[in-house]
Amino acid sequence: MQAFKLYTAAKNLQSKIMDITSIIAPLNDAQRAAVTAPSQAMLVLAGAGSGKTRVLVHRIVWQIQVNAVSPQSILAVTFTNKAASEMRGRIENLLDNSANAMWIGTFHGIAHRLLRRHAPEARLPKDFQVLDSNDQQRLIKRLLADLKIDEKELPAKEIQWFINEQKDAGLRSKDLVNSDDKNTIRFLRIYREYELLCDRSGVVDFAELLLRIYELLRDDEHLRRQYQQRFSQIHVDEFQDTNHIQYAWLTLLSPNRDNMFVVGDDDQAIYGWRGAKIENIYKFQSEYPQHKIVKLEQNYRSTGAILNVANKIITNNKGRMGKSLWTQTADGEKITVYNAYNEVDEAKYVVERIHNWVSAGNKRADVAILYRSNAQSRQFEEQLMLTKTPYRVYGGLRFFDRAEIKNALAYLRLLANRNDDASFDRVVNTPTRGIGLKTLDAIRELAHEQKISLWAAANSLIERQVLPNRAANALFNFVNLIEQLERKTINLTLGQKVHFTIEDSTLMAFYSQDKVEKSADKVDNLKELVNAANAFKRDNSEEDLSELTAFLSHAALESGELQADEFDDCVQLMTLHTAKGLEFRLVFLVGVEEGLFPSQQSVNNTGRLEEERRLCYVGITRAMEKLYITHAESRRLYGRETPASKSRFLRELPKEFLEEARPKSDVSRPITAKAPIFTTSKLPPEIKTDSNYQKGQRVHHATFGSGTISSIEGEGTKERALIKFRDDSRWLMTAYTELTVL
DNA sequence: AACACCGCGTTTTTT
DNA sequence: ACGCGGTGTT
Repeated sequence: MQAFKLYTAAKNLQSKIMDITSIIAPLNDAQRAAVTAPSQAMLVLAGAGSGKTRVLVHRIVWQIQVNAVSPQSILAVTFTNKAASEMRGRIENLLDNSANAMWIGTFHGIAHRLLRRHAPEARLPKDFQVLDSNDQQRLIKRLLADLKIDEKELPAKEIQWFINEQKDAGLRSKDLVNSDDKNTIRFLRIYREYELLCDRSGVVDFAELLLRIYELLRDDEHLRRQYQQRFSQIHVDEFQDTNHIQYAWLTLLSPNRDNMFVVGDDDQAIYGWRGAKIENIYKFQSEYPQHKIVKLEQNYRSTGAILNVANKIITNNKGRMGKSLWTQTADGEKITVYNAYNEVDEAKYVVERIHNWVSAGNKRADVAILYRSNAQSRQFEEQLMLTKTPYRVYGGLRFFDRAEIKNALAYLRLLANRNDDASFDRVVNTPTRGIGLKTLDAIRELAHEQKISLWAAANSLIERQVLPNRAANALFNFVNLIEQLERKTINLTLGQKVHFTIEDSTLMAFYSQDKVEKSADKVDNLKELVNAANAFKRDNSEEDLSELTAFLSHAALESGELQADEFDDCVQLMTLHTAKGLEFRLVFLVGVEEGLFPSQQSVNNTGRLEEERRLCYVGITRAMEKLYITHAESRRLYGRETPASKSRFLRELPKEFLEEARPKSDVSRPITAKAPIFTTSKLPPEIKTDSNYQKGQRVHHATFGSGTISSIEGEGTKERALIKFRDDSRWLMTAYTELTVL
């Protein structure tokens, strides 16, 4: 026995040595310093492409294999489910073992898990449900109607924003002092009513998950101690994106402040507008005096040219923590800047480059078109469609956000919890079953008066027989439908439950009676929901939950996970925000114009402008091999042709790494009001056979003012001139531009 | 209950 | 331009 023990110990030791090599060998000096640092307050400033996730993953494995930290003691928090599952996958890979025992998840996911475990202590019903922001808004709308508040005066959106902002700051309605301002008083009243309504319905919104768990840990010393002891190593990804309440609950979990390993990049903080506090990085340093900082500055992603340009632009921001990326890679190709006539020309140019790229044997999936706002995708989609190029636009409606899916889920939620007013409201008359506004008003009135749920109010109205016959029947049918459904499916599997729900609710029949083409998709989506339910497995941590409750929480918290087509070879179209964390060999940064990027709303505010600049930095650093930046002279915006000028960000880039794209010889004619319409002749008449302009001439333009022609090319309708105006040089089509020779 | 019309706003997004 | 939500019509 003794010998056996010794043998295994030796074997463990040997494998440990091998593991250590595999943990630290692939790291550079800075990364290794971070990974092997003793347990303490650690701040890793990780530049774009510097191996941030790698450091987190290796750090966790290091703690387990070298410092014998129990996997149960590991907490790792991210912002997206995608980041969490990637981290888990990579840890499992390196460990060659399951990481199930570790708590790796999003802030919301982990808060949710804790609340499930301690629902009674948090004064929540065991089967509480999670409201997504859509549900939240509907609930607020209903509340406003109940309170007889005109939505035109106080839009639900504003209320929602206010409530979430308070919760993110850790404030309950009772913590807010009543002010004299009439509007503030109203906001507070609605906030209070909203809290009551949520409690009564047994639902929590996203912000509530965080606030609730924060309060629980703050007020329950026993629980706090328990989790402080349990999570001996706390890891945080994208620390620059944490908000007040997230920081606060991290602090509760790490009282001695010697076990927090946070990774972030102040230069990539682009979510200030939704409450992220970049200051948390500074706060961390002042509140954790013993902290250690490691900067990861070697970039493994981009060429020298791309990195130089990125470094340069970000130096225009003040108050940075200071980081400068470098690479061993050669400079590579210069950044190509294309000055398009308009958004159509811009799209054509980009799609042409993509075709060249694909013709050279490269993959479409390695190409990304990045823009500031979603509306810009259209032109590119049109050109891609025209040339039959497969593409994928990110950021559309997600599976669990679709109306037909939300309807089905609302039925399921009502099955799980009759007090869920938001769900009752959603499906009581969907599909229509003759329950009209009058009946609904009566239900709401009674519910509001007696402070009971809509479900209870509906039943009360039926019992007391105060409704007109037709309405009473319709309402009874609905109530009966839910009760029957529950009885019928109580012992069936989750998949069968979902199946019978969409059948018996007549949702399936409703979408099947195909009136519009789109309803075929909806039928498919409903079927897909049954599939998803069949495939669904509870986490180990959710074993004492009903499968249905677990499934519904999953739908609210991980609504984006069900996305197909990931494996097709498609050009990727997305906003700059969506692109954060991703990389592509070939990147087109498009629409780089004043008013678009930076956006108009940001130009008068230094803080916002700097956030836009960080966004630009994020965009540039997505590119591995080659970056194109495009901007247009004129762009159709809100249905209006608007002149545009190149973005200040473009001017901030170092010229030595830029090259102007050669203008195309066969220029696309901009469609302007000035363009003559030919009805009789098929051939467009030559407007000018000989050029009216020449180099060096002074000309005047109505919008751009006076300038000098610095070059001319093309003939007739295709002639264009490069004119140097006061602020800017731009190519103009002489045939379609009103120019006065001075 | 289904459809037409009008007025309005219009960056970014995850959970 | 375009889509959404609210209002009015059939």
